[in-house]
This record gives sequence, structure tokens and C-alpha cells, in this order.
Amino acid sequence: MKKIDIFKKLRSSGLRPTKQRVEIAKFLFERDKTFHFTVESLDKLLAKRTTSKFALATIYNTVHAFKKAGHLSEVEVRGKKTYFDTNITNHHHFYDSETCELIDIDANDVVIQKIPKAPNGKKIKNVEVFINLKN
Amino acid sequence: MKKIDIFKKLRSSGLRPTKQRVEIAKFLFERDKTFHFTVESLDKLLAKRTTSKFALATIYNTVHAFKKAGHLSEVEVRGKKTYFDTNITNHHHFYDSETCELIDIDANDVVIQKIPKAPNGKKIKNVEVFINLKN
DNA sequence: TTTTTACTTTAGAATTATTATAAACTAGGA
DNA sequence: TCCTAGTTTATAATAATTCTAAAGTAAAAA
Ligand SMILES: [Mn+2]
Ligand SMILES: [Mn+2]
Ligand SMILES: [Zn+2]
Ligand SMILES: [Zn+2]
Repeated sequence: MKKIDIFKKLRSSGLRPTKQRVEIAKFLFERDKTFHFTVESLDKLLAKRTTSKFALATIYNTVHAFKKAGHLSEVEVRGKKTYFDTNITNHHHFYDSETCELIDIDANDVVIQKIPKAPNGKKIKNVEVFINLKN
Repeated sequence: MKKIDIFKKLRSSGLRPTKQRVEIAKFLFERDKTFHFTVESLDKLLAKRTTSKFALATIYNTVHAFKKAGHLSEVEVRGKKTYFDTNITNHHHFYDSETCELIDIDANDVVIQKIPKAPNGKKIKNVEVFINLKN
């Protein structure tokens, strides 16, 4: 993903391409593989990999803006911190509670044969499979 | 579940049957259907349904002691609060994000046909299926 | 039964993750 | 260039949870 694409991505989702947003977007999206992060881990990575400084509030704002625009998703993990995911496709996760590490599982690699129908008046939005790992 | 069972349950898990633990245990376990709660909701329910007073720290302590002893499980829900579950069997959940309500799904009502094998060196501890609902 | 001891409860302080505030700054249109 | 709405930032506030240490209690020991 090139610089121009980052600009388009931001523009098309109504986000001004500010210095901070562009830097964070480049860091998050200009890579081959998707990845999972928390605001805290992102903050540390940005400090290590860029020369700019980011207020923590800006990282929160930016991550939430990206999530709202559909460029990031949120993964629920047992624990206090919110995990974000640059993989916005429908997919599942392995979770290693030893290392607090999430590993993606392609939606096609999980086949569910039977599922109960939604309670009355409700519909199923999506199904998430979470596979806890041990050693 | 009778009073004597509550005592046994506590004793057998190395928990002294104190006034607070017995009251909370009776409230949580002396019922026909299992249920889901947060520390906050439990605190309010206890205030409504009992005459005793409980420090919030005691509710946290007691709930964690019950969880550690295997009498409660924890359910991961998108959001800030920790949800606990008096259903300690292996099961799945519907989640209604409108009402923040969890609904149990019996393990037998979900059949998974295909699942990827665990990453090298790891084993699968358990598989949790989470079905998000919409209206 | 009394004494002793370790465990428990409690109020309040501390911590952690996150969100709100409001002043200074900036992108982009007029 | 000037204006304005949107943005960043430091800091304060909030919310959930955990810690602390003093006072209370269950149960073992005497
Ligand atoms: Mn976070
Ligand atoms: Mn809770
Ligand atoms: Zn993922
Ligand atoms: Zn449940």
C-alpha cells in the first residue's frame, strides 16, 4: 500500500490526512501481514519506529477513527486492554493466554455444521470462534 | 441446592464459610437456572435481595475466590466490565449488544465440522463460540 | 471454654485503561 | 492570505479493579 493510498483511505472515510493519522496509518497498513495491537503496544511501537511524538489521546482518537471508518476491527480478549486488528475481514482467532498473543484463523478454516437459531425477534449478526491455546 | 451444600462447596474448595461468602453463594447457586452477572450488577442485586451489607472489595474477593475454586467462570464480552457465569459447563453464548445480555447455548447445540490445528507446540484448550445478535 | 492464629472483611487509597476538556495548532476552502 | 472547522495535546476526570492495613471472625490449639 503506497502513500497515495493512505491519503485516499483517509479522505474516503472523511478523515483529514493529518501528520499523525498518516504516520499511524502508514505504520498500521503499509505492511504485508495484518496484525493485532493494543493502544499501549502501538504507542511503544510508534515511539520505536518513528521520530514523531504522539499524545496517547491522539493514538486513542486515531485508532477509534480508523475503527469507525472500518479500517480496523476490535477483538475481544479476556483482560483489561482493548485489542485492535488490522484484519477487517470476517475471521477467527487462536488465543495464547501465556503470551497474550492472538493468531488469525481464516474464516474458511472453520466450518460450523450446526448452530442454534437466534432468540425471538433477534437475528445473527456474526459468529466468532475463539480457540484458547495451552502448552 | 441446600444450605449444607453451600457449606460443603465452600469447605471443599478451601474457603471458610463466612457470613458474606455464604450469603453470596446462596444468592448465586441456590437457583434453578444459571446466570451471568458483573460485580456491579451482583452488588445491586445483593443490596436488593439481602439485608446484609457487602464492601465492594468483598464482592470482588468472593467472586474471584469462587472462580478460582471453579464455582464460577468468566465470559469475555466486548466492554469494560468483567462478566461472570454460574454456568461452569463448557458452553457457548449469544450476545445482544443492545441490551448487553448474554444467553447460554448448550455445547451440544453447536457442532463444529472443521477447525485448524493448533500452532506448533501448542494444544487446543477449548473452543468458544460467540454469536453476536442484532434486531 | 478460652486463647491463639490465620484468614477475612472493610473503607479508603492506589492503579490502570480509557475518555473528556479546553487551549493551541493546522488543513484546506474562500 | 485568511478563516474556520477539525485536530492534537497535556492534563484532568472517570470507571473498573486491585491494593492496603486495620479491625473483625472462624476454627485450631491449649
Ligand atoms: Mn487499548
Ligand atoms: Mn465486574
Ligand atoms: Zn485477527
Ligand atoms: Zn453462560
